[in-house]
Amino acid sequence: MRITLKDGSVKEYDGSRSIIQVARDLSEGLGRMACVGEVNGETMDLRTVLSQDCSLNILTAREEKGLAALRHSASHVMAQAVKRLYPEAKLAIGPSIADGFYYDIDFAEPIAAEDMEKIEAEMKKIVKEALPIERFTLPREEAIAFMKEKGEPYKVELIEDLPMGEEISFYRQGEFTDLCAGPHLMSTKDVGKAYKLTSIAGAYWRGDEHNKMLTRLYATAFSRKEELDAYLTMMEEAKKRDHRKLGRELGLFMMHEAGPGFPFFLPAGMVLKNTLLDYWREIHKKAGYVEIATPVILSRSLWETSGHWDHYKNNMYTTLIDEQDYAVKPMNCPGGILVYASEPRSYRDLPIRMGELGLVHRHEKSGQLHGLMRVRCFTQDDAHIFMMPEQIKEEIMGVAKLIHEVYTLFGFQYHVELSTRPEDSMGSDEDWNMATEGLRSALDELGLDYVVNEGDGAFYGPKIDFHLVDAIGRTWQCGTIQLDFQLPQRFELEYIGADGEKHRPIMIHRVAFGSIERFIGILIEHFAGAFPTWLAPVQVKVLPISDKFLDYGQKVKDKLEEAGIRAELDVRSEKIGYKIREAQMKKIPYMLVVGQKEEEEGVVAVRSRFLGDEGQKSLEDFIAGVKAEIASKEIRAKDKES
RNA sequence: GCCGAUAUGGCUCAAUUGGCAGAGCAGCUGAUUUGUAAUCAGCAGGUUAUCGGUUCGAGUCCGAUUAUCGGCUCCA
Repeated sequence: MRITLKDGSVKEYDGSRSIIQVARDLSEGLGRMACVGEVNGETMDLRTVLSQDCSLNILTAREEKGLAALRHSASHVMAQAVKRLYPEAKLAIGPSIADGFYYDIDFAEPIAAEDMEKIEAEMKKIVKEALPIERFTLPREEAIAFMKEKGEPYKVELIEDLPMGEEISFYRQGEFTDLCAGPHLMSTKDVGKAYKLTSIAGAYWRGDEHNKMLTRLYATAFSRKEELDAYLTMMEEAKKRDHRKLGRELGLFMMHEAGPGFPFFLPAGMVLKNTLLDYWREIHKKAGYVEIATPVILSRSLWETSGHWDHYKNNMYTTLIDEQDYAVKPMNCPGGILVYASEPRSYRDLPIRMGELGLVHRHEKSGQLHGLMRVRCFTQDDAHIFMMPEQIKEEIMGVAKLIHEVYTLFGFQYHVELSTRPEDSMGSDEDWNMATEGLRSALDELGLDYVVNEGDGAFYGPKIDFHLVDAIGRTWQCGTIQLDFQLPQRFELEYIGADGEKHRPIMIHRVAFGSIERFIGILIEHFAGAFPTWLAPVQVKVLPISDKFLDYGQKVKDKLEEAGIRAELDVRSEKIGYKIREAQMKKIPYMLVVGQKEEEEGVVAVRSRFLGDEGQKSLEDFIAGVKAEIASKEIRAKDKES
């Protein structure tokens, strides 16, 4: 599809991108769903626009700033409404965010969903009152006194943390005044009507779990009602591709109260998982990896050596057997290290790239479980690379390339973060600098964009994280590359150098998928369950018109299976429309309708899930086409669903 | 773990103020033999998440527990 933007530029999209991906791409940096289209002067939601290939009204940078101001002002209006309804409520912070805005408030009594309507109604009044929004400043001490008098302890704390010597700015609208850097609209009237409270949540004051939990009111606002409606529609659509819903509908996985956080893979999900693992093995073999498997349960002394017993025990499943403590592994590294250390290593052997599809268990706190995205037991597509210092950069680049290759194959967009030395860390400055520079220069050389998280690395080394996006815009860390000096030391790993002396290797921990479970979750949402043919649990479904053609259907199915294609035969005495409907809902890539005509001519009538009836083909041609599609891992999907 | 909400058949949802637990889809049986997104009829399916309390009587009210959902914190 072609999309003409407001500034005259044109963007082209092929059918492999879902509407949500297109929306995200178009509105990059603007707030995720901030685009709305126009058709013949009428504003329409993005879905309609894209189906008609017409022009899109994308926010310009200036409008984007305006949108932030609008939302920020809307957040003040919301706070004002709250103070009118609940005078004893204490205000914390209320910024604008990508999708709208929120305000953190310390309510005396918990508030419920019904209260949201009351607050919205009060906001409506405030907008109608058309209160002018005025900025003024106060010297620091006066500002603190002002907020103390108003009984706003959180605001006082905020002001106390502002840099010394600066005038503190406030914004006033009617009886309401808030500490704020601005900018804002001119009047509460300008907030308009296109806002909505979306949810109530809890949030720690200053994001610190030791602090009090406040109530966070989430809301969103747009300059036009159509944009708000488009956004709300988009969110509704996105929920339909929730991997938990699709996982059940497509028979991929299930959860059970008997094992909270421990996913059960169902037959179809297992086919998907195994196909991914086959692919993983193929590319890793090509990239010079060997594969190992290490035990799931190992003794306490090992975990003491690795440091996990001291630092990670709260998340580990432990058990006492024959008066000996054991732990179920939360990470694969100690196992991999034991393999490295099991024989003398020479510099000629390095780098050793040792892969392991390791099943790890971590006791995550109950509140953080989330479908397949956050579980207590998952398979890491782990690998540990043991190498010499001078090999760091090249190895990092190799891993980053591999991860890029994987994500690109699936059509994912991702972002990269580089995390540097935290305050509480081990090792010399020299090691840290070398490692961090190794990571940085590898990223630079590959031309990957990344953000730097100062001080966010692991205590044993800096790391690169790769983040993927789910259906409603949440991002999940998947791939990581972590440098580690710590474990080689703790385990006294060594290799014999060219000089005949013992040296200590450096180690990389890395995952590409991250966790297979999380990756599958992302994959389900990305394709809305309509997987590319190479991944689809059932690739072809044979649908006989009636029982009379079961024999021919069986022959067709046998031929497909002989060719290595995953095929099923629908043997029920149902009408063809019914069989098609069910195959469509299972999002099976190809349906082969076979009846009298097909049997007589020895052909098949091909129907694809996105394009519908594609007419008759000889079975040989069809098989050749599907085999080629599978081999190329092509994303043929015309994603009509989303 | 924290804040808030939710929990009725496999799934989606009903059940006035506390008064006989119901429907559609899926499943099973039978009939139908069908040409590109739902053929008809019948049958079966429930200790209303669990435990306790209030009441003549609880799906409904109260308490605890468990799980789930939206966030926060943490993380692959």
